[in-house]
Amino acid sequence: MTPLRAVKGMNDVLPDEVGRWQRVERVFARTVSLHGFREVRTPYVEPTALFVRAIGETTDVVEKEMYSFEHHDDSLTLRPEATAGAVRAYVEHGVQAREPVTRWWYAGPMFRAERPQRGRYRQFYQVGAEIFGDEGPGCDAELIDMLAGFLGELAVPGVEVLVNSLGGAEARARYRDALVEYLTPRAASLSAESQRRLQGNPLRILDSKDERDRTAVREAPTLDAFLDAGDKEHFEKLRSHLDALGTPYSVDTRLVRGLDYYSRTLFEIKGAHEKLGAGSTLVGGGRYDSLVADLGGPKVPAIGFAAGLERLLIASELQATARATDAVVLPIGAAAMSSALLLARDLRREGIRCEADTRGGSLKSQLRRANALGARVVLILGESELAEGMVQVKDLDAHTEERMVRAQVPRIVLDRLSAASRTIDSEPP
RNA sequence: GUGGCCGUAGCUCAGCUGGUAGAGCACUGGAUUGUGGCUCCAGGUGUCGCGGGUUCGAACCCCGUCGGUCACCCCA
Repeated sequence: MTPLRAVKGMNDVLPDEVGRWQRVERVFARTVSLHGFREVRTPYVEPTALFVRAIGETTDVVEKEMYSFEHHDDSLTLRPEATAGAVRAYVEHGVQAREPVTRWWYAGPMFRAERPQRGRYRQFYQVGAEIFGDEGPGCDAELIDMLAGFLGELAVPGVEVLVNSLGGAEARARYRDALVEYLTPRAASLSAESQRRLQGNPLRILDSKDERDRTAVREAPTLDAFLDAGDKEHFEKLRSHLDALGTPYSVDTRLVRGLDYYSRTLFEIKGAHEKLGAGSTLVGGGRYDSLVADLGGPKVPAIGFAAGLERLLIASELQATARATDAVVLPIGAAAMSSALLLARDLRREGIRCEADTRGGSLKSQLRRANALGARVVLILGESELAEGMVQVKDLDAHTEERMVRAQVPRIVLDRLSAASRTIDSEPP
């Protein structure tokens, strides 16, 4: 019988690694809550039509990367990103009627049927946030600065912030026409893929890595010339806010991104290429001022971003070092087992992470195991201790040992541990 | 979807020009009666990814297949 395996591109995260995941998630949750964001949880499955309408029919995500399936008469899709669902929920619950500005954050798995490679999986995890009802550019700058700070806290080296402005819908349409007009006579010199894009999604030719496309695009008209006065002012203000905040960034006029809903502000944050390989984009985001209305809601401007957890974990130099346990109770001899279980329970009631060595065996082997577990304190319960109502308390770090009255043990152990700041609550953020 | 590389114990890998397999780590027990981390001793497992071919004989050569990985495309 062939053993069952995890689905390609969908990975287990074993407990040894989960510590780092939790650490990144905690830092993120703290960061966004300091900025007034509240968590929202939306379904992993949405109507297929939501993504087609929000992300765009001609995008790669919609054309070939969605996990879609039919169920009775519904076409459903595992979410490839979370903004569409958040906007759907925002509209569905009429949130704009209750509050002028809404700040939401989320974390969870996304699904895209791509060929897996480093930092890119079919089930992957994102943290992200959305602001509804603020047309910026102050909050645009706030978000970018917040993310720069977040990556700093995660000890991510080589951070690079790229910004661009796509303009509003009209400016984008004008530019699109001009670009098609410029490229059509040169179509023969484009890559096959870009020749196809010329019809459906010409803007994406701009950030192609193909040499032929880069050459063809070099002298092409640039987007900034097509921005209207409002777009320009928005972008200028964003830049001056970022300058005032001292957040380093660079303008990349070829930055386009693959989702159709963006308008005006667009940004991307990259980490060190040596670590991340081809998938060096850590965060992608931008403004989507017409998406809420496009999905049947009111005219509410919005901006958001998403960051890839796996990539943050590759890039971050933070280590997880929390101990699994504070104390271990060692029963010596079968007669001591139930007393050990009881003592362990009493310790837990003080908030001490504690386990009893339920496998038994010699004192030596139990001590070895306790040491391997990273326990600070070991409580020995043998024949003589049981007879006298005492416990032998051994501090593995301090190499000290002392016999004490059983009833006092939980308190004393707690004091010892908090003096060494080793309890659950003292873990790093 | 396309291409490169790889596939030997739980993990990291060794195995010379073909003679059916090893190390380190990890794990478990022990080094005189109840005391860890260091050291020493002992212990186990492999359908050598799978299937076929060549050969007296294949982990090693050939073909196929599956899996992994990296890159392209695109993205987080």
